[in-house]
Amino acid sequence: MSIYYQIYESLKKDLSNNLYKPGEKLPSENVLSKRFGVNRHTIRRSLQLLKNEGILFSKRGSGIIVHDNRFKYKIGKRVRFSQNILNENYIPETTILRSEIRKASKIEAKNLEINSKHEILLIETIGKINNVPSIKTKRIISNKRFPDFFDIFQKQLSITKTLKILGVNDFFRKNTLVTAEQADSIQANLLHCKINSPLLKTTYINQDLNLIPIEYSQTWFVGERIQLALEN
Amino acid sequence: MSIYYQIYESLKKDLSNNLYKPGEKLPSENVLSKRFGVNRHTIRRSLQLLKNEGILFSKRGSGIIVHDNRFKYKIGKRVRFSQNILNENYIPETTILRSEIRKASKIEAKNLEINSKHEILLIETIGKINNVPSIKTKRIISNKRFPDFFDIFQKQLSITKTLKILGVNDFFRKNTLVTAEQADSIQANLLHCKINSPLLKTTYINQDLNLIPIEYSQTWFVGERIQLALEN
DNA sequence: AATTATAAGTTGTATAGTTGTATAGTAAAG
DNA sequence: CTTTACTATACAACTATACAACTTATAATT
Repeated sequence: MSIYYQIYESLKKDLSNNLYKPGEKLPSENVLSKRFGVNRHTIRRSLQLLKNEGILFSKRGSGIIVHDNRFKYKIGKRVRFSQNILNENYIPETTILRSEIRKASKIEAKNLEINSKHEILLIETIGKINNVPSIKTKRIISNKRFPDFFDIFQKQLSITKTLKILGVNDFFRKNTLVTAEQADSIQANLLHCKINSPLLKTTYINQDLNLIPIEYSQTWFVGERIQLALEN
Repeated sequence: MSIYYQIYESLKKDLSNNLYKPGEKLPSENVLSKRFGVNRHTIRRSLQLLKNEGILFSKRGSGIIVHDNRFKYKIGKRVRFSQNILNENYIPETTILRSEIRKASKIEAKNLEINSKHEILLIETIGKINNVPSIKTKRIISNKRFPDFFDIFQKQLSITKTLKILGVNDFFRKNTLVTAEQADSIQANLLHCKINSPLLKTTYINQDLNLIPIEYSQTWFVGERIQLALEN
């Protein structure tokens, strides 16, 4: 087999091993040609194959960059899971992990601006993009304000649709905190990632037009597949 | 007697008269075919005989290079590349293929007697003898212990000199393992040998006078040109 | 401190030359 | 008739070199 093809395979292996990470630059063509002991044109031919596959792209004068094919999840004033995915021409799907009705914790009550004696509804869901589970969400919703929420949500599998049925035509973010965590074995299993893989965690409140909190929630994103695009 | 064989003998005579010296290129096949007044394929047939004898080596796109066969590489308590070559009146040269700083693997950490969380410096080099690449080395060095190693090595291109600058005046082998491998196409290209040519591979640790490991390394020798002379 | 030159480094492109390989054909020898 | 030696041609793969177009970092200047 030709040399350029072997180098192509070697580089592809490095890329899949995350030696060169999405968004990062590859060593220059000159450096690579020295490393493999071939002429620059031979390297260029190997790189061309990877460019054709959409794995790499190059910018004259700048370098060769590993294409970042992580899903760009937009976080702005209005965050809508399904719409976010559909806008990028991917297929969204939501599955319910569990639900629970219990008394609010102090933090939950405070963030939902409800009495801590009130009950809340907890829903945990997995969000799939093109059938790949990549997003986990834990929602806390006032059960007093929305007693039928879960029944409707179970059929609709959409927060937006559920709220519309419940008479809330629009809602938006009060705030969003972004932190990082490591996946434990349970999360890794749920989210199809490795143990200790980095997860992006957002903690946020969605409120209605009257500025009353609707949900206090947390969402975990698999860092290897999703990047958060913050909008103003 | 056939023409190609006469040309073969003529070229062989030229080679033994040092008309073409090891490390140098022969005239191209086109030039030779015109000189001898034959078709290029006839010349190729003559050259093939010399390639089979290990005297010549050709590289597509580059030319035909003169090799000399058996270099005796001494492996004892102290192994010094450049000194080894100079002692046999050859010219040594070292070129860097690549370097990398990353976390130690388990094996590397164990052999260097460092914590596996520590970073290591990886350096890959090609060793040339009379301009013929024949030795490939992959070194693993503690980046914590020698943070400036690569900067110095890049200028010195000598382990001995680099270590001296870093305050290590002497070092010697803890052990050496010798195994055999086959050259893949990338290694073959780098080391000017044929695909599947046997390579001698040594795996070893160099330690300082306090018996602390300095480098955990592997060296590949082209078996057709280099023989290892083990000393006690 | 901000702006402008300068230099060095990167990818893109073009041209020419080298060896490797495949196919077809001719002539001579067995 | 088959094999061997040799020629002829063409193309693929790879090297070597040079320069253009462009980016980035650094130094110089204001």
